[in-house]
Amino acid sequence: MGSPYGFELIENCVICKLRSDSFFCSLPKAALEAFDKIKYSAAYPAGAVLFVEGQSPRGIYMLCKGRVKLSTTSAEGKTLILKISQPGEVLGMHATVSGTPYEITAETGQPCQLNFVKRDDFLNFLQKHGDACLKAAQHLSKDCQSAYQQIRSLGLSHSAPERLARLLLEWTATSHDQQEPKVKLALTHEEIAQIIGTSRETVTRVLADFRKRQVAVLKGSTLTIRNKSVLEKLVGA
Amino acid sequence: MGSPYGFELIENCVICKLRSDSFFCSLPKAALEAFDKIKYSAAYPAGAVLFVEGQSPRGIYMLCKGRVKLSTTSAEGKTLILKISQPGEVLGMHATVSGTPYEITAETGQPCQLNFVKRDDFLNFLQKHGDACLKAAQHLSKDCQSAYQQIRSLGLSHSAPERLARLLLEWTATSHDQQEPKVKLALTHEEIAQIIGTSRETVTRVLADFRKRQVAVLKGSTLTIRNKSVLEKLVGA
DNA sequence: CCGGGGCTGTGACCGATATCACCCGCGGGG
DNA sequence: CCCCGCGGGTGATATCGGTCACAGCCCCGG
Repeated sequence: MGSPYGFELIENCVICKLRSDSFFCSLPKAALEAFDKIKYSAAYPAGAVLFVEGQSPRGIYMLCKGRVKLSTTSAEGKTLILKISQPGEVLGMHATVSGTPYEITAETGQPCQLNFVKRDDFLNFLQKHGDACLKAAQHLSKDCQSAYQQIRSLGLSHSAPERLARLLLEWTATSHDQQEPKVKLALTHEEIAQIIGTSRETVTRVLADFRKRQVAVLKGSTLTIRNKSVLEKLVGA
Repeated sequence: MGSPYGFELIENCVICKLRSDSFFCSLPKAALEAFDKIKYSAAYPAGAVLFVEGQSPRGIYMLCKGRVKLSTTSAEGKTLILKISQPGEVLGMHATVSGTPYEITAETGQPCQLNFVKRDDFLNFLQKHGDACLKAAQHLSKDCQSAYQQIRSLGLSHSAPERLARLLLEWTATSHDQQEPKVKLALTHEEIAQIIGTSRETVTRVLADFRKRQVAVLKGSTLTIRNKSVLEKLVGA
């Protein structure tokens, strides 16, 4: 009943103010109520691990509030970040739907509210509610697309500056039309390196180069694009 | 009515002998008959392009017979192969379901039989048949997984030998328990390079090295694994 | 106020691999 | 029959960026 991580836990999806227009939140009333019945709401602190790659799928997590880092790790301990999930997204759906082990690890990057649904309940829910199933398919399609985009970034670009430029453009893609787009992000150089598949030092060096050339500046957690066209030239557009 | 590409075109899914246990083929009778009504069967020669990245989605292609190469190309003309699709798989579903442009290119690698379904018809079909929709979701999950696997391969391995070893093991994963697993594959060194994101020369060199060390031999289109454990050690397992 | 730990910045080094340049062998078409 | 084009094989070279090593910095807690 209290607020353990600095915010109030919202228990009822139907009257939830966090609802985004994405995915299950935008379901018709009947399906939403059915979803509300089978879900467990919970709040997590930053750094909580929701599931680990290799575990057999317990079910899905619907992200209501906060950011969650999705990653995969090699045998030698090297980590690759696949995505930073935003509110409205569903985590662990691939494994849950196909019944194979989670192939990625999900860790909260900040205090989060999540709805958990057990696998059996979720599958039943999808079977009963065709519109929800279609939404699920759409969500999976989106995931595939973002995966394909990352494959392109990793496989088709030769240089680290190119990949970093692509990432910066991706981050600022939504804040268009501004002269100098700014984005807030709370990622260390290390984490950026893990997204574009390079080393921490290289990220530092490339960012220093971007700063020197007045292309982009990352100060604190604020990223400012000074010269978008240079970045676009780097990605080969 | 004839056999333009060396095989007979099969028009009826319900009595089709090619039916695999995967995806739509294994649907209950009602759904299968509905699918049969909305699909168009057609045969294609080798090298036919089904769709190109960037096109808006016309619909899905269900692969009955043959192999199809899925790839994506950078602005500079460099190509990355995402997958070689096998019979039973559905192509272009992400784009069709989510309504966004095809993000990959599909090209037949040999004479193929395919069933095409228009986007609207397909979406209707999914809405009417919940079990088909669930199958679709499962298929999309599989695609995501294979995409994540490729991301791992591209992002988490340092060396080309490691990636090639991973690929060889993947190819021979199904033919287990044999002392010297053999696989038939019709890929040039160039294409292998495009799968693991390296250059043609590197593939040639690494294969030569594998041959010299009696690890794996690629002769003609037959791949033979001589020493699996060395490959496994290379991928860090 | 001080100390320590995590993040950032930077230099030196060197190894894997992209790239270029060339050769060979083979198979199909003129 | 002879070419020509494609796929495969190989050496030389340049370079990107991974790795190691260390220094400065900022923030937080004691």
